[in-house]
Amino acid sequence: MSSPADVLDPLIRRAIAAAFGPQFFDEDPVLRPSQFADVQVNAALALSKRVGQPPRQVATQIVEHLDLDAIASQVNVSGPGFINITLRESWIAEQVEAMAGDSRLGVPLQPGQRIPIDYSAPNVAKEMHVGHLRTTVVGDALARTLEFLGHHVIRQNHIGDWGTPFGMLIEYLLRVGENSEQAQLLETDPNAFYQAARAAFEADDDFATQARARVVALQAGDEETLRLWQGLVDRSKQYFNRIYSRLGVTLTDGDLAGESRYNDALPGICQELESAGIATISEGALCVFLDGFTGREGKPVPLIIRKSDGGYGYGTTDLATVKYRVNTLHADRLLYVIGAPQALHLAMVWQTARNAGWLPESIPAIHAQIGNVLGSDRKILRTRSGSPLRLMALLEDAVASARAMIDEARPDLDEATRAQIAPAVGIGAVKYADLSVAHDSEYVFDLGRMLALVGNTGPYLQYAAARVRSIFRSAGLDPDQTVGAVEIGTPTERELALQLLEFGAVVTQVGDLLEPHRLCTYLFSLAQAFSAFYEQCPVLKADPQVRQSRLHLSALTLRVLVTGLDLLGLESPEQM
RNA sequence: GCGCCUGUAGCUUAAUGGAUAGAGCACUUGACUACGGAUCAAGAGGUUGCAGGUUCGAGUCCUGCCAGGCGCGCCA
Repeated sequence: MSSPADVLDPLIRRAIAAAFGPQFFDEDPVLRPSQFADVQVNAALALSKRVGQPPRQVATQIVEHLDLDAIASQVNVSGPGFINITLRESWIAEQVEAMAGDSRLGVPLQPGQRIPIDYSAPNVAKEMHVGHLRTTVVGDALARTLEFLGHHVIRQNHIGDWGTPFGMLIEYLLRVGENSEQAQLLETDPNAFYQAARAAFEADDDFATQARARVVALQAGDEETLRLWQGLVDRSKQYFNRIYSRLGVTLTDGDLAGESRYNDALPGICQELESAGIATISEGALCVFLDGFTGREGKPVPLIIRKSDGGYGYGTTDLATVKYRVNTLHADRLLYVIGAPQALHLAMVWQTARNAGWLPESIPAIHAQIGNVLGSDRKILRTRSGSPLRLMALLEDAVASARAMIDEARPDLDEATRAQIAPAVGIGAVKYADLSVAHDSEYVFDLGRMLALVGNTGPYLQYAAARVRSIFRSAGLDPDQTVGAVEIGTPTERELALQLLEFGAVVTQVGDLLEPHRLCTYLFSLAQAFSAFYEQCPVLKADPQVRQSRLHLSALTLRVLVTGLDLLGLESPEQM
């Protein structure tokens, strides 16, 4: 049930050790996929110089010490010294059967770590934009995958619920009335509320003065002010939850850990850093200066932890998250799924935490960088510079175009069924678009790309799964009750089987590298292999033994597709 | 100026230092009396920004250029 490379790896190591000495056992035998065989071993080329023999001769010696009769039908040395291994169909079939008998589909369980994962992090009283969409979708896929691998994932939605804008927002809420239609915008169109507040702030000096006073009252813990603030946050939660629910994201109110949560810890953090000599006053602000962080004209770059007016910035709050996650959540590893431009800031926060002894070297802190989403002008898409793209509207567009597709393709389905499929497919397309490219790459936002339903898209994978289900439905069979031997009779079945066997290795790699796009790439090629199989290998019309084997392959494909899609956060509709 | 990131087919992109750089979209051709055509089979499309270097082997590592982006003290 392991991938062929995982099975071969120790065997190759042993052969190399037998041929050239035990010291080589721990070296990477360099197994790679190959266009000439099923697995290619490249160790001989690297070993050549070390053992003082030409690469082909090294390869030949490795092969001589290798007994793969049960596994491989062909092992030969090729080119400058590649070892090409062709697997036996019987062995592939056995591996597929073993995988089908494994509830984890060949994905090894890892020693469970406690991993707080910081993602999504929208701001109160602001529209979520496509940048938030990306960190939300990628973070959620990582959370699901790490959980499946056996880790204890602790979701941390670090919402922006504190800071100077809240004076303005609270005053504006008072002006329009807490139960007014204007206030209702917080749940439906938060940007409209924010911008109206902003306009009042800029146009009306008295209002601006009141807003500033309100910030002071908020920070002083004034009861009425806190009540109003809570109202803003609660309204925004409604908005976030509508988006999350529409997206099918696993975040709940229980995962909220916004900036305000750390408010009480901030003075202590400053005090501790200052008395430890890590932070010093500079130009009126309390700053941490770190070795190796220099900016303009070689001047050291500060991490400002207390502003000259006595207020705190996000550096201090982020330090508090480190302390909280290490001490209270008992993290083994810290994971931040946030924008790439924050890389320097995060590096400084972590270095400060390490210097202060808050973040031991044994606990890695990892920044899964989310690349900028650009507008058609190749500039970062900013909510304030025009492009008032509303996320909810984008999601509704996606559902609507999926609905149009279904209405055209499946007029035979009843209204309720079509209404159920549309969100799964439309939202799946949007999420897959964000997941299928490397998370740190920038991309130009393209609505058409997000809504696309053909090609390397979520709907293609969902469609493949639906076609498997259709086979079982028309035969009146339950895919979960499929038993019997697997036989590899054609190259198409062989290719499908080999694809299936890679699932465990791919999921493991996604967890190790924190790169969901690798799962997308894998599932797409699996779906392609199944589509070819579907065209070329009739299942239900085949002779009983072949039929059973093909049902088996189909059922396993379905399980892998559904499981893989679920790890990405995509649904798998029964029909579409 | 300093630091970080990016540059792959017309477009969107993949690739643990491994053989002929792999897909999708768009384009061309073919396959529906179908286990479901949101599909499949095939074709065309590349000096991986440029120039050196390291290596048996470089899209990948190093150096220098070119182009673009981001960051570089009190917004978060």
